[in-house]
Amino acid sequence: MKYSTSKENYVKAIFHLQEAHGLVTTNALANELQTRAASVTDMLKKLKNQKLLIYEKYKGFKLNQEGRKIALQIVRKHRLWEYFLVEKLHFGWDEVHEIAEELEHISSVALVDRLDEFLGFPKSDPHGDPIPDSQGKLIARVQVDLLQLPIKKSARVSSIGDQSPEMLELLTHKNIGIGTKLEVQKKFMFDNSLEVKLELSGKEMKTVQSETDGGKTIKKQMNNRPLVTISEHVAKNVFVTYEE
Amino acid sequence: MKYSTSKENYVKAIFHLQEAHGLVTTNALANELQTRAASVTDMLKKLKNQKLLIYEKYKGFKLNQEGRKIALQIVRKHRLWEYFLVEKLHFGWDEVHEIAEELEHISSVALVDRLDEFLGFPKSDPHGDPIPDSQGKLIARVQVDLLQLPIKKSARVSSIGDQSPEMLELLTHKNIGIGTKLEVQKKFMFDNSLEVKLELSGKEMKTVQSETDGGKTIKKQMNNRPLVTISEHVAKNVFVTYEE
DNA sequence: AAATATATTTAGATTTGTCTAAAATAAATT
DNA sequence: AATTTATTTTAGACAAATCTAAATATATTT
Repeated sequence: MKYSTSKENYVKAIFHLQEAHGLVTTNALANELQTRAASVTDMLKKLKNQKLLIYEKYKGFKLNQEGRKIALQIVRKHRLWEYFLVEKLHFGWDEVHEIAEELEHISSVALVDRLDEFLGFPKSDPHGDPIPDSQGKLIARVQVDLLQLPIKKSARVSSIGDQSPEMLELLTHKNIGIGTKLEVQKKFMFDNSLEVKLELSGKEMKTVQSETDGGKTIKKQMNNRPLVTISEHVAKNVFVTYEE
Repeated sequence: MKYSTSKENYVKAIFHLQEAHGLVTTNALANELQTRAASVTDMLKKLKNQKLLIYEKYKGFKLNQEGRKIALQIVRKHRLWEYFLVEKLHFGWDEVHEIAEELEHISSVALVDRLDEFLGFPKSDPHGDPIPDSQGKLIARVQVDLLQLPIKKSARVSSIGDQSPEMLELLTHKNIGIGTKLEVQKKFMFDNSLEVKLELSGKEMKTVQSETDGGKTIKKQMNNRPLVTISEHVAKNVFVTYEE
């Protein structure tokens, strides 16, 4: 079955909200999709009729098996296209979200599978989020945010919570990306800010950020201090994995 | 300005018809888009209001400068994506049209330009049709169809008129593709059929065709006779270029 | 030139997705 | 428990793109 772009966006948004909070509410979804609660209710009825949703009036809702399957296919497409944009077309990780929001609605299944193969079956997208396989299976990793990482424990950045361009620009400036190895040196109790030591590889030292600004491409040299300060707000949105 | 997918499809279809026949008629466009004449009239009014169209009731219509510019951008995207699908994802030339029909509506200008660069600024798509550059400039080549090609004159296939999967399957089977060198050996006056000698390169001899059939990929070995018979109908749709 | 046939446009309806304003329900507070 | 506040749903409207059926304009024939 084929679904409209709008329906796909609803399904995907419900998926992300239910992964984070279980049952989803009308207002939460309206906020996520930047639309009105009444519009959400309208669409919920359609999704329920199409048997993608478990929904009882006033009681919240979530995707059923079929809805989840569709959501995972959209997520798969979104993340594969992001990977393509960064790895093949050399966009910055803070530039790809909007474009992938369009590309994720291209319907051809053969296209997605060939793209996956062309890219070498990547396991995660440029923000570290796992890419579901062609069966919709998603490998979730154990990860904690920087506030919970024990002091002086070496860890590797695995994904980013808030992926707004502003957040990604900050991280890029401080030379933090997916795969960056780091250690928390000190926690300041006053404001929960952290002092973090980065173990920069040669490649990262040379990295520059590209930005398109009205058609022109601008290259910015990044900061490369090995010791950086991270606010509580940022730390909550940087997830890492570490041994044992 | 941004236009709906539907409007873009109208603009593109008008463009192709006016390139072939000058002024476009309501019925011709309805037929091209597989829709009703009344729907076409409705949309023509909108396109006229948006100043993309020269249109007077009952008198036919065509794109103005602005409309042509938009059409050329869509054509550019369509053909670049087709090139990507064939050259990078290894689809067959008869499998890419429908997918490109979706991809051509992705809006990001930066994406198209980077894709163009990634592909090495190709001049023509897998069917030999020229790809407009980022300014919308289109290089038209002098070409004739096989019926008009003088006998025993060596020529090279440059593009295909009717690009239906059926036509492309026939050509693939007979081992004719873009760039194939050939010579008409004999014309039969009775039915205007042609006997054509192919000069197959090593690469073409080995070529196999891939097809996706319910997810599985099937490889077919092609015919490789150096002498093939071509009907008038096919000959009218195979265009070639030749020296002097 | 009148009659007939074809092409095009208009009028009015339908579907999808959205909205505002009002009503209904649930949750929180006194 | 009653009242207030917040959330959710309904009712009714609107824009975009399409359709059918009827009306109008143009083209073709006799």
